[in-house]
Amino acid sequence: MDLPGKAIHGETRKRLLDVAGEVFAEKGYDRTTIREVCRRANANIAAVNYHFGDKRKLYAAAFDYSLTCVDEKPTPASDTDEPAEDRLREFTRRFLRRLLDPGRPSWHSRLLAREMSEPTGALEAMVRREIRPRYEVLQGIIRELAGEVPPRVIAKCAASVIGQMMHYHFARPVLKLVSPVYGDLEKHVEELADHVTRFSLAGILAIAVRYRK
Amino acid sequence: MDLPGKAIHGETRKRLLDVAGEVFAEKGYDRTTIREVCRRANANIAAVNYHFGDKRKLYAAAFDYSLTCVDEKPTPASDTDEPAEDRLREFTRRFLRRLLDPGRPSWHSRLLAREMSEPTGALEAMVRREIRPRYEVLQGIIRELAGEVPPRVIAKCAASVIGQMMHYHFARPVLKLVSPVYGDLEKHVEELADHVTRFSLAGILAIAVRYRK
DNA sequence: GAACGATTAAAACATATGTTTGAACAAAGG
DNA sequence: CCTTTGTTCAAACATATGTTTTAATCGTTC
Repeated sequence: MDLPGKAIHGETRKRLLDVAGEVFAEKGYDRTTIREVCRRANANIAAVNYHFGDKRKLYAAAFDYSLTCVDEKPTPASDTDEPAEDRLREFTRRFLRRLLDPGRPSWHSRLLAREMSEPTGALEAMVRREIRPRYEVLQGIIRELAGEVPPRVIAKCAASVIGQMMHYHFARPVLKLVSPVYGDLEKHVEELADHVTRFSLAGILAIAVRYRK
Repeated sequence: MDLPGKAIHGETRKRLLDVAGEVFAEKGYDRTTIREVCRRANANIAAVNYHFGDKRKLYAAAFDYSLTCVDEKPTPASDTDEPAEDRLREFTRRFLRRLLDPGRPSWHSRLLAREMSEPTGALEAMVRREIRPRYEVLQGIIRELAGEVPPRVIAKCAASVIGQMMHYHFARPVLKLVSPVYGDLEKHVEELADHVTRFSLAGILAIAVRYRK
């Protein structure tokens, strides 16, 4: 059933997975119709129910699939050899690249971002497998920069770093309307990463001195 | 039907507006059903079409209504008497209060935030009437703090400030899962505002020195 | 209190969409 | 060739939901 001799007849299941992630990321769970997914995957409407059971299970599968797709080089930012500042820069660079770069496996992050604002239930698994690990890395970097401060303070700094970057994703349509300066974010990932890094570095240090002395 | 004696003749329109904004903010445009709005407003299903035409016009009306509801004391933060630092603190405090405080007129900000991630078309008017004005105020503050730097730099700093705060709204469910530290955000608005202010202040100054010298 | 316009109510209508069905079809093995 | 098993397809089904319709109701005016 699940592991048959082979996908004998066709590769419909895989095509569905690929397309589904893309569409779900683009339009959100509710606005995505099975019919559109199937059309874009050259599959029959019944294919979803045959291969996955129902729409929600398709979403779950696409989400899970998107998790396995990420080539997680274990985040070189965890090489504790380099100075924390460089690791922070590397962290933001990777984060923004994943978030803003268009193209194929990109819907993984967009799916993730969407789940944040409109949780469908896949959230918990996602937090466990995706978010918390990165969060730990970031916290490590911040802790090294800030020194001995309460965990709550570390957490707020982490939120400040992530928040700056997520904003470019969530508020993209607004940013474009509010000022022409924000056009073509994709082309300035490096510049944005640099800004976020410098901004945050100073922020973290400023917060730290309040709690250390 | 539900509340017989009450339901004064002619108040339905207002009740619909009140409830609609709340529900739209809570569930988003798609997930909101006319039937639920009407039920919660003690109105008949046909009331929406009678008073507003259709669902989209109801949304537009609720949105517009939410804009007029805001008691816009013209943001004391624009009293250019006070030092920029205090005005930044006042700005973030107000912003976060509006964003996180529960209770009635709060759905105004949540509606706004939702329109950011799932634009329905009301976005343009919103940007013009709501976002850009605040954005100008913030930019003024930042410009005063940073001195003579390119507009693009000001814009990125503004995005950093807003992003930090919006994050607490968008990622609330995730933050709760990722660390217990983030429970009960509503109760710590002042603390968060203080954090964002200090963090941003340092960030802005750090960015500024790169471009001034 | 009768008449009239504005409002509300209950039911019907139309459509979109997730889901199911049963037949057709392809590949593999006997 | 026939059967079996997994897959695809077109059509039907069920339900949710936005919209419309038609009659009843309320408030006002004469």
